Amino acid sequence: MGFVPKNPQPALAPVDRAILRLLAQDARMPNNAIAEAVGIAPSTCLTRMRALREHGVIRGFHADVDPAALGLGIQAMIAVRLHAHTKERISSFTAEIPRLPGVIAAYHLSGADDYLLHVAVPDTDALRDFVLDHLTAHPAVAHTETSLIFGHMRGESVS
Amino acid sequence: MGFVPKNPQPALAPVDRAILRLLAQDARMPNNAIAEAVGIAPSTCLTRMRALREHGVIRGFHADVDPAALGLGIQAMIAVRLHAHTKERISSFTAEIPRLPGVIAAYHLSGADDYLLHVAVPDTDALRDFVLDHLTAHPAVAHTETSLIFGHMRGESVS
DNA sequence: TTTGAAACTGTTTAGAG
DNA sequence: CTCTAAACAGTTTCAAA
Repeated sequence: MGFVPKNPQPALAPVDRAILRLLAQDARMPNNAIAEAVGIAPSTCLTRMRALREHGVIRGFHADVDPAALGLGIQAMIAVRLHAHTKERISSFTAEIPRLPGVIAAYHLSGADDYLLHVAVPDTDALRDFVLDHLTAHPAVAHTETSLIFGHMRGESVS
Repeated sequence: MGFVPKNPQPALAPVDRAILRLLAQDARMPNNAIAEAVGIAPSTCLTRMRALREHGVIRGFHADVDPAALGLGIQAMIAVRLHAHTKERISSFTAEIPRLPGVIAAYHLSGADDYLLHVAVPDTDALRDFVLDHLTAHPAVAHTETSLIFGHMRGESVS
């Protein structure tokens, strides 16, 4: 086994990994607190954090807002299958996805389904309207399958 | 239509929605900058932010770290089907999920598949090992189906 | 609930090793 | 690449409205 080569990374210093772990846990942790926790000076910590941002290791800092508090009490995963792939149609579809109202994330997948859409909507009526108006009606879409999300949990490792 | 009632929320002030929108975009935005942007005093902004946290509207602040930079170059969605539901077995499975190495998120779904696991691993060998060691080997698991993630995009609306 | 003002804490730059 | 130290900026408390 092992047909695909390993993926060695340009090497990330242990200090940087520690900084990332802390920021992934609490993105509003003050720079000097991070510095103290990882054992470097605040100015050094700032330099490293900036480098991590500039090199794309840190993509951004986001508040995790409960969709239900915004009136979006229903979440769903929608598997989307596209018609035999015309690149233009597909790219028009993919370009529209992140702008659709209620889309939390979209995943481009291998396998039978082409896309997986994570959406949050106010109620089941809105879910039906979302699928009918934005997916079924789209010329690139061949088939969709919607599953309600009963609950979800963040992993303790990455992201 | 409309068999399921709408989901009216306890009402969230427009100021709070504005604060949430800014923090979802940039969780490290300074309190006084948020205050100015939404047109309130920094002290008021602080009070409201604290209330949003305490009421669970804001669940946390997280850095979005590129898994590839951590040597996790492969991401996948794994659909998991469990055996006819013994509550104890299921809860033992769900309790273990977030602790599994490489799990970014887990979704409990309606429909044919019970769970959807979003994972990040170093290579395809690690993916195979993850499925074999943690899923196939588990007594509660009846079936799994793995799809590679070619790419993903965050929505512009919530979360 | 809101605020301004003061006290406090954290950030950032500059310069040297 | 790291640090100390100083200047600067942001956070937080508090008393008043």
